[in-house]
Amino acid sequence: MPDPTPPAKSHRATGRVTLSDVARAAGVSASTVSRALRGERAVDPALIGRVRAVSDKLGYVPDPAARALASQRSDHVAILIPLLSNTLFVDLLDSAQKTLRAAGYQTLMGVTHYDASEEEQLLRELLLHRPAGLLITGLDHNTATRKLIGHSQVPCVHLMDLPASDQPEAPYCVGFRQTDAGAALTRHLLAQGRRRIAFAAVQLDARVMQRLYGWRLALQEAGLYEPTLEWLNPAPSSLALGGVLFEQIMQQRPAVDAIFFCNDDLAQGALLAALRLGIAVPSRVAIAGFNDLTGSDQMLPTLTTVRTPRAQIGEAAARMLLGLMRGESPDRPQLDLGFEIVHRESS
Amino acid sequence: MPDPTPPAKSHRATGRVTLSDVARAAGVSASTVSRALRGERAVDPALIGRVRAVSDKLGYVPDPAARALASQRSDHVAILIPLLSNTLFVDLLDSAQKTLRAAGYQTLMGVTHYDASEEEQLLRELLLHRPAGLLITGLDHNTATRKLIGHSQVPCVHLMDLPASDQPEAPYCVGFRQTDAGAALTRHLLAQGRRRIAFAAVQLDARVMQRLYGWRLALQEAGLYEPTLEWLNPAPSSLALGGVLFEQIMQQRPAVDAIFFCNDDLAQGALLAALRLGIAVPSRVAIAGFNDLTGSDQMLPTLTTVRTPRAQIGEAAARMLLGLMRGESPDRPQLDLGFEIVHRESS
DNA sequence: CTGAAAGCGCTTACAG
DNA sequence: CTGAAAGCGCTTACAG
Repeated sequence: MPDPTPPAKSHRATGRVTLSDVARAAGVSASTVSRALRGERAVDPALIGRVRAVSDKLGYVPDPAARALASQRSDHVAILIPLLSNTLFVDLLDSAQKTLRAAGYQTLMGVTHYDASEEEQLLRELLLHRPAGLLITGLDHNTATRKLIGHSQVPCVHLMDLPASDQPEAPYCVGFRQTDAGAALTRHLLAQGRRRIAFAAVQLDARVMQRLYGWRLALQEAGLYEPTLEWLNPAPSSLALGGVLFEQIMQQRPAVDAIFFCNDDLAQGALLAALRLGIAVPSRVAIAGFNDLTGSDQMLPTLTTVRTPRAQIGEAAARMLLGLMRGESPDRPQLDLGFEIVHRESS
Repeated sequence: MPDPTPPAKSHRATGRVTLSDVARAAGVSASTVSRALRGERAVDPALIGRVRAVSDKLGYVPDPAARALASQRSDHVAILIPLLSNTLFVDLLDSAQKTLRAAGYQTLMGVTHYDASEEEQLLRELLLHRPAGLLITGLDHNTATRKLIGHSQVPCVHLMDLPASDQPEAPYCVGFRQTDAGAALTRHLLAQGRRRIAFAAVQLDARVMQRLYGWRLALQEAGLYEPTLEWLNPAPSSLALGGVLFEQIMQQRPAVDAIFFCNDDLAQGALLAALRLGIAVPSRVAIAGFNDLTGSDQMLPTLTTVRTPRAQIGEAAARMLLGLMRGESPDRPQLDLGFEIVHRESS
């Protein structure tokens, strides 16, 4: 009995067009197709044209899992943010994700809830996928997290914050100086003639605390610093909490003539509470926020705040990461995108 | 010359603890470890205990890429939402993502920008990763998208919407009846004595249009339907646009005694515009929104709206999907999570 | 510049 | 219930 001819199958059992299919059709080896398609130099330009044409005709698309397994590197980029309920971070996610996708990367998102150990656990899980790169919010991480990042060898860019200028071996980051922004807004209020400026901080994460330091700095410069004007509350930020804090402050410190809220949602809540209570803003008390979130320009009165370039930060960080993943080193490892005081009716 | 003994390496070159490491240490085959760890039945209970212990001791974690390549199925779940700038969808994403992660799945997010062909393209890209499951917003997709979903064989649950009850072969979905919700809110306004109720619609996606139909239905029932009370605008939803629409409506149709905005952000903007213009709400005109977004309970006056169970939808859809991925079929393939009229001061 | 071969770390029929 | 072997679809030294 003659050997039965094995059935000629052009594709594998999965029905997928594979690298070998392209190689066969183009009359070259799989290795060459692999190199040609990835634009590796040291491939005959003529060949790379032919291979690409055949690949397109067959509708070949590389299998991400196979590529990841073989190269020990996936087409995922992991991004860690504290919360999804603060539009600030959603903006960051949105712009970073858009930039990364355009470059062919998939975004793997992790939400840390401002919890250092949850961040660590999340990072461990994400690192299992051997991401090609990592985007992480802030510079304040626990030791284990920092070690994980270091040992992983995965390129990493930090978002939103910049290290103190005297720090050696600073990590890659894109952001702005939170302390400076806090001080600048406080100076703006001083320039408007305010003298008893309260600071209302919630959540109390690292960046909020830096804004607080900025506020202290500016008031100390002016000889107007007073510790009892600090209102610290670890609860998460919200409009409702802003209203509550506003009422507390006005009741307990009636001499206050301005309040700097660490985030716009608090300030918006305060503005609404002021309307409800019939407290005139800014004549009786000025109100200012931070981040220039949606709606701040619609409030009554419109809200003075600090515009932070979060969409630009997300995009610039993604670009820096893309460069690092290509093995390039960025012109500026710490990229300062600045901020802008937005003077509106509430101050 | 004797054969040189090959260097005994306990781990592979990648430094990773692999399945074979566990197999060797446990004195069983790799296949058995694979089966034991995945809780496949038909494994000696004694063995599975031993294997699990060894695996834990070595700190073994399966490589997702290898698993995906071998099994043709990854531990990714893809989720497609229209926008990240509407907190509605962020809530959906947040709750779904949380539920999926707890079950060991990574979320791959895609943003379609309400664009059918962008949705299609995104789905194509995501499907390359052979996701274990798919979550997609709405029931309105183009033919190519529907085919992609069908051919992919990937379990899929639709979010937010439910099919018309008479539809055969309905897809899996978790949501509520948008039309009913639109009608219910309109009836609420009628019950408050309103007679000339305008409907302000923006974005004009499928779900907004259904709310519009609900509004029409309720007004037709009451014999009060009038086409000129429909305000349709394809622009994206925002507070600012809500203010603009409010002003337009009040100017051009001063007899209107209530406005139903298709989303809360519009209604919030209208409320702020009313304050600015000195138009009394609700005495002069009632205002209502949809979704009960952040801040609606803080406005002045507080906003009447429809509370939609988006966090529950995200979680329930993720749970249904998890079941489908296990091969189970859900009790209810179409899960109606309802809605709730929230009567506040603005009506 | 190109190819043959090994290998990435799993899963899964196929036997037993 | 368990194991040996093939295979998933790529990449990457290693030769030439």
